[in-house]
Amino acid sequence: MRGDSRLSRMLHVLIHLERGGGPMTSEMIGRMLNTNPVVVRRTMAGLRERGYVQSEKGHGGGWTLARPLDKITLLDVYEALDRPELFCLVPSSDHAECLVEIAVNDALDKTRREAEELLLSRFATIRLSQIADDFETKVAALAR
Amino acid sequence: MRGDSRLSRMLHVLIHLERGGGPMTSEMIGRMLNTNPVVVRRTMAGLRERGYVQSEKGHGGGWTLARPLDKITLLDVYEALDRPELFCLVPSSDHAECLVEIAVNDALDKTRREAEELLLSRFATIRLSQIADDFETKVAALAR
DNA sequence: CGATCTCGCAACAAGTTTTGTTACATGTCT
DNA sequence: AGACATGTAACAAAACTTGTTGCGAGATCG
Repeated sequence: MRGDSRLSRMLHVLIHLERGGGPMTSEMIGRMLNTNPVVVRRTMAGLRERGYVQSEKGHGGGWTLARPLDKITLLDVYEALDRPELFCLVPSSDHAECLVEIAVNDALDKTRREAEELLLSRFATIRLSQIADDFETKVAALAR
Repeated sequence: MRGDSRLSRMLHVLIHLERGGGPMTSEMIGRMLNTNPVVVRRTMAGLRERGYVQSEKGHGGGWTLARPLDKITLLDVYEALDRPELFCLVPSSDHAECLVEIAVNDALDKTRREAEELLLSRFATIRLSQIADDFETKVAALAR
């Protein structure tokens, strides 16, 4: 499996949490994501620590939203996952003292930082409620 | 080893090729990159196919630039490496039929495409000769 | 012409990272 | 008490990239 789909998966879960009637157990979520409950708990731990979801033990327990989707941005979720790497292309560090290598990495880093700034600033403006609304629109279009 | 440093490494090599007097063997390049000759040949094969470098066998053989650095852009090298993945964050495909998942992936894809366009358009404007010039500037600064 | 050098390529080994799994402890509800 | 459900640590498995070995072919030198 190449690439990190945790961000996408967590958004998926959060929107389902809002729509579903009650708490979802890790096992239900695991089935939804084609994975297993422990992986779900592991991944969602960061969201719990930051107060976006909460988890309850025992009968009727499971995961619930701890704040409405319009109070959570894509950036929030990204950070709750501990800011995973955005880019696959990384600088080489074969001969850190080589000035050619330094010049190359400076050039690459400059464009990387630009792209990172663009991505994160976009993330900050996107609320999960907007994505949920997009979903509603799709459903309405299908119903017609 | 996480991440792909081939782009950085190939830029490094190309600039050294221009500066070095004659051809560089895969073994010399391998020592420079802290890797071995086969990996060098494997990685540089794409550059040869596109005519940015050429390789000669036998005594005095090795790799040489096939065109000047101001005729090669960062995008050219990126494409010669078969356009490796730029982003680590990928869409999930757990339940391709789930409209929530589709809405999530659409949202992520939109920002991803923006960032990709930014990166590749920057790549297209950066000539390797510019990076080599940056290097010269660094050297001059040190010499003072 | 033979020796040496060098690349080309395929097949395999090793290493790394992520994900999946098992096991057990803790807390909660009926 | 018993059934649920999460929390966490330790371990196993899978996937992917890089590294390595081996052999073949072409080029140069003496």
